[in-house]
Amino acid sequence: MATELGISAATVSRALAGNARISTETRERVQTAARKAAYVPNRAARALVTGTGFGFVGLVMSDPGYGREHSYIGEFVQGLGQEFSAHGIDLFLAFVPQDQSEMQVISNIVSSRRADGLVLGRTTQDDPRISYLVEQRFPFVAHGRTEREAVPFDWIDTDGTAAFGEGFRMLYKLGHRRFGLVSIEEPMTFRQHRIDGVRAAMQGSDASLVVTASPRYDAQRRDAAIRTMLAAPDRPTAILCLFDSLALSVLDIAADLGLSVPGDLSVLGFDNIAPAAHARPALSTFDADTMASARCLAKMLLKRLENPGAAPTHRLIQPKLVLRHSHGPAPD
Amino acid sequence: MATELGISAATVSRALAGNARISTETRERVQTAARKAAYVPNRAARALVTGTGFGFVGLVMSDPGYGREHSYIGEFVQGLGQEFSAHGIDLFLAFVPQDQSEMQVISNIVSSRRADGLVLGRTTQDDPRISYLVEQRFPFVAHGRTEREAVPFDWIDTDGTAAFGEGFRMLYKLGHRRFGLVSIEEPMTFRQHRIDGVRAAMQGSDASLVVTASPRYDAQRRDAAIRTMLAAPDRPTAILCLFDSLALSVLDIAADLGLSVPGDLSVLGFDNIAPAAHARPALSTFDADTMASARCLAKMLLKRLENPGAAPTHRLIQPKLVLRHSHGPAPD
DNA sequence: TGGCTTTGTGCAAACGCTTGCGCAATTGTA
DNA sequence: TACAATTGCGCAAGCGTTTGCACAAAGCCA
Repeated sequence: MATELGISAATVSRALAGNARISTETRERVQTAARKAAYVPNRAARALVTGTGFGFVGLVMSDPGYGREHSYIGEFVQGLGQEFSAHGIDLFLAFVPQDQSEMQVISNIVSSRRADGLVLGRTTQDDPRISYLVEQRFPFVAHGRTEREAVPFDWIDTDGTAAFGEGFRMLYKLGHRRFGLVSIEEPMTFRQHRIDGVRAAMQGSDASLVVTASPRYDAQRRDAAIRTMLAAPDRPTAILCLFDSLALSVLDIAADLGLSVPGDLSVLGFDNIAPAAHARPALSTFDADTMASARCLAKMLLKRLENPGAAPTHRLIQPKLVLRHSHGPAPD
Repeated sequence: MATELGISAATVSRALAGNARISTETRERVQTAARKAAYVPNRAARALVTGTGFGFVGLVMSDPGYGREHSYIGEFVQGLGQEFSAHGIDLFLAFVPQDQSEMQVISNIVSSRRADGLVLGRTTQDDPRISYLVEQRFPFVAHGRTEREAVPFDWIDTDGTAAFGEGFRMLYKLGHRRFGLVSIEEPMTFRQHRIDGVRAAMQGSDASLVVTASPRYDAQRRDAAIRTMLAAPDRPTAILCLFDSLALSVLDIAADLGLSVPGDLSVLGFDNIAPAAHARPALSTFDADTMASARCLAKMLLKRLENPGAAPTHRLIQPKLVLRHSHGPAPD
């Protein structure tokens, strides 16, 4: 500590904090001294006395499929990290070990005060994490809503309802009438929104819809479900997929079955992950600009940390349809 | 704190630490009390007195291309995170802002003692980060070697030399004689190793090699360079790419030029990123099991933290060739 | 039984900051 | 000029641990 330029530690602290009664002369003296001594205040000491954290926020990573397929997480993390690091905050990844529940991990973080705030990945319906964190008055933001919860919190979400409605209408205009929807079993909020989008859009039309769902990370059951759908005699001519990795499987299985895409089958994904552009045919999908969402989410949390009492804010992102080559007019 | 069961804080501390002279009776009393009070020691206080960090290790993320294309980073992070979190350590991502150098970020971390240790991504030749950290006696491990450095440190690397030698020989056996190598301009150690692998393998053979390089994240110049290579009259019939994203570009450009892969052109990548499997033709490439490497790297750092004085350890991973459909016999 | 070692526990200092309070110097007001 | 208000700074307490040291109790050996 730079007490050794004739002034007390208290003054140094205040000069660097910048909010207290300090003569401008002293302040500048301290600041230049600190700069050239490369002085970095000890976070432990600061945290101890203020009762705050160390300048870390956590991203809870319970997603076992984080690895290969889900490159969207990469962008998400990058967006968050860039924004936080610009504000002197570090982002840490709170992985959930197999032998622990996500709630255990979260409550451990809360009670150890390891993090100043938390970012929650995709929400589920009736998400217990949210009620817990609200109750604990712990600062957090979530990627995804939960209408069921009465409690208010900060979130950002992509408008899957609008997107899937738009996707349906586009395909309908192309002449498609038999639709398929490849979904998952888990009660994620985004699943419901996206399905709702399709159902709402097909309201009153002469289109039919068959939905298939499998556990989120069970590739085998997923492929079996898709295969069943594509092998049926009255198979759909247009398939909407909850997200891109499902769509890529559809593409693979269609090729395997000798179905031409987009000749026999139109396929639409969601997320615009990296492989989507390189698939053959290149996948038509929705891009929600994950990185921008992440940055926005980070800003929200930053604001929340500054002002814990403020009213929660929300934001709904409109994904953009990126037209590639996996869709076309209905056959016949 | 559970001082309120009649004993001193010192005793509680020792009972939980488990290494000191404590009667088994007291120890158990403390432990059960701590467990049911969900007591978590204050990390700030502990860090302050012990002079250690808060139980965080940092992964320095300077890679601007972290996002979409480089899904290998996702696996890397996941591997590290799983291993660390099993040991009560959290992984944080130290992003390097545009207006700062990686060295600034690292030295800031070191002096603020924000991290207990550091993981360095792909190394360059004469990597200044390494000499700095060694000099500071700061615990770290690196993904990649640097032969130039005399100083010893813990690293793990993939044997690109062996892999590219193997790749060359396989293609040579398939009749290819005119080879291309798509490289980058940056002096990463892995670049040199991989190029060396090809050169060593073609030693004394009748094969020719043309190398092209472009800045790592400049898609435009990369594509131009590849296009030039493929449009040349005596273009190569077999192309080795330093990593998969380059190979995917080659595939795209070949298609654009009307070259059939693998009919006219064989293409080999490296990394086995997600899009590789979904490309058409599916990309033949090398898989180095990034996640396993990451876990191993995490274990190394954990050991280093336990025993800072131990002799450094290394490990060289042999990548496995995954044969898909982007390679075949030479044309003619 | 007396001294010596071992064992279990508490006391208190220290870690490096932040912050309430008090005091001196300065400035403002009548 | 006298007194109040304001400004700038230091003093010291305290944040929740860890750990060296002291000390009492218990165990050991002769």
